[in-house]
Amino acid sequence: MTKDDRYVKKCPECAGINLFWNKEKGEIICRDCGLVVEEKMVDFDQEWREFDGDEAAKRRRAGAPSTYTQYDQGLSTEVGRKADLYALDSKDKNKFFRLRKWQYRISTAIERNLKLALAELKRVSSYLKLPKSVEEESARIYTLAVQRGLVRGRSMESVVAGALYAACRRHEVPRTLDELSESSGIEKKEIGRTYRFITRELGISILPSNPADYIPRFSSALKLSAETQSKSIEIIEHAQRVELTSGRGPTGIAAAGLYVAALINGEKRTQREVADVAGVTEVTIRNRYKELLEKLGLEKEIKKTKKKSKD
DNA sequence: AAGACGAAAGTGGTTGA
DNA sequence: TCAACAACTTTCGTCTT
Repeated sequence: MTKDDRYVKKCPECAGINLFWNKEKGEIICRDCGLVVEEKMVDFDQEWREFDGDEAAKRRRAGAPSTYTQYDQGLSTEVGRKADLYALDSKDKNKFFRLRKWQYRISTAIERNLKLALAELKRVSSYLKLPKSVEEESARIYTLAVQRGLVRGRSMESVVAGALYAACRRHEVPRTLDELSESSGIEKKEIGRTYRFITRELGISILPSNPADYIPRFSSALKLSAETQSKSIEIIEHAQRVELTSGRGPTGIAAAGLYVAALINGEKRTQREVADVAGVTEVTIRNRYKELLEKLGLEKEIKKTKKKSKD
């Protein structure tokens, strides 16, 4: 660690400086690789005060934390235990056994499924280096989906992928369908289908993803400077104001914005390179790029840097 | 020779009758 | 349910650097 590193906070995973402080979740997330750099920034203060033991007992209410990444959320239900049986007559005993059998069948079916699914979810999520908060969220979504019987007729893996995709979008750490497809081994359109299905059925509303959210990741993959990065975000925001973005694929816009910004700052990357990291084709970049030049009048800025580089 | 550009045809998904 | 439609891709030939 050099002397300077102590003062500039960097992501320990990819050494990126693009750290994003999510105040609501009390986390610092690296926007380049998705690593949660710090997640224990919870507010440890109590919101009440206690003056004696009585009040404390009344007001303290926390138990062990419950979590969705454990298949039974750390709490499973069982109908009765052996010891309770002695208190029952034979009629009630039969009833008791029937109930327990059903309880067992229902809960084991769901729990078995959840156990497997959450293992898969963890695998994919760690492969994509997703933050813990996204993993939690997708586990929650998956659990809901199972409880509503939405998994029936669909492969478990595809629902897991769909849940992850939805969670990524909600947390503004978007991954493309391609990336999700690669890490989960599910076809892109299948993921998209289940994603739409479960979000509709569960009534989860998701805003269309913002092109600017992709910039940090793409730009670090292309090793572009911070200035180029912020320039491209500026361009994209401008484009959004002129309604150039609606209906277009967000990755295409992000790619084109980045491409132009790189040109302006004299850090030229080929369309091919940008297209590869963004998962779109050169043609799409060209189309967006053309639109950007026309409507935003960026030609002058590009010419300027061209002249400069000649000198 | 590599990259940028643009035309044309094809694909998968949405929308509206 | 089907056809029209927009966005995006694939492919390929031409122009520019």
